[in-house]
Amino acid sequence: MLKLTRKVEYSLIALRHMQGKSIDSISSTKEIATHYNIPLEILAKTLQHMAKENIIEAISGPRGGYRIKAKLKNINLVEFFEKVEGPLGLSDCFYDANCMQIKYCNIRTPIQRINDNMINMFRSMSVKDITN
Amino acid sequence: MLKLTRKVEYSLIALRHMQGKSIDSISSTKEIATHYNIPLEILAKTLQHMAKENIIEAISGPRGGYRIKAKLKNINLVEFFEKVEGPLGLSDCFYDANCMQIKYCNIRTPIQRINDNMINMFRSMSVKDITN
DNA sequence: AATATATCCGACTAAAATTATCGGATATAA
DNA sequence: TTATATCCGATAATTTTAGTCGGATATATT
Repeated sequence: MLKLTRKVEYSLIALRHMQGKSIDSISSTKEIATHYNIPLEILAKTLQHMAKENIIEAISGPRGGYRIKAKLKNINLVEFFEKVEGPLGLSDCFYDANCMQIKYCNIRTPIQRINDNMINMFRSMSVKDITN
Repeated sequence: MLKLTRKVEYSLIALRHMQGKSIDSISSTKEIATHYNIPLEILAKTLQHMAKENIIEAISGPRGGYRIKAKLKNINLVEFFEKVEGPLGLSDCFYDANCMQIKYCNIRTPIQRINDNMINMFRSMSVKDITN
């Protein structure tokens, strides 16, 4: 429990890789996949997803690939995680009320407090803090 | 991602339930399961596990059940999560080096920083903070 | 002593989430 | 025209989490 998914990890690895090169330089999926030992197809999806979210932009055709589009400094980790993985929360009940226990649950409020702490911590860091 | 497991949630629900009663009072698995709409057998395992970890103690026989044994104030959330669920960490590589990427990984250190923040936050809260 | 009710515990099954693969389309530089 | 790249839906495999089953032991009550 309390783990990042590979999708998030691969996204961060790719961003950091691109961040380390000159601003206009293009990185292909294959280049990143082989460099970091990541399954090509998975990384491809991950990068496509980030492109849709306007974090990076795609250049197609041969010698194509991706480069960073957004200001990573302006994307905090909550925004980033939610763009890549969807809603965030220690328990589903914080974004989806469909829980059998909810009516009798005696720990919702206390867990909400921990949840808030966690969210605040992630909100206080930008993607650039990670990729720099 | 970043979710608590049911096992942790059920444990906290049970502890809070017991905490709300007088100190010597005994709660049976069935009592808690029906009250909070939790599958009996799962809760049974969860409680047995906590008993093994000396968080609660078991009284067997009819009119048996469990009651709190440890000082919940002295158990922080990292200890608690690890007793109930095992090792904690945003990525496996923080407690298990068996990762194909680790040799080339470019995000281990930055993620370690987030991880440390998270651990510190959990360490600063006791189980009693939740169950009170 | 018999009975009913509780914990105890290993083996197993099911469901859900995550991770990975496949097939074929479109775009474009050389 | 060709080779190399992104694009994208469908599906398969794997891992993790959740839940079930069967039968054992312990003990208060009658």
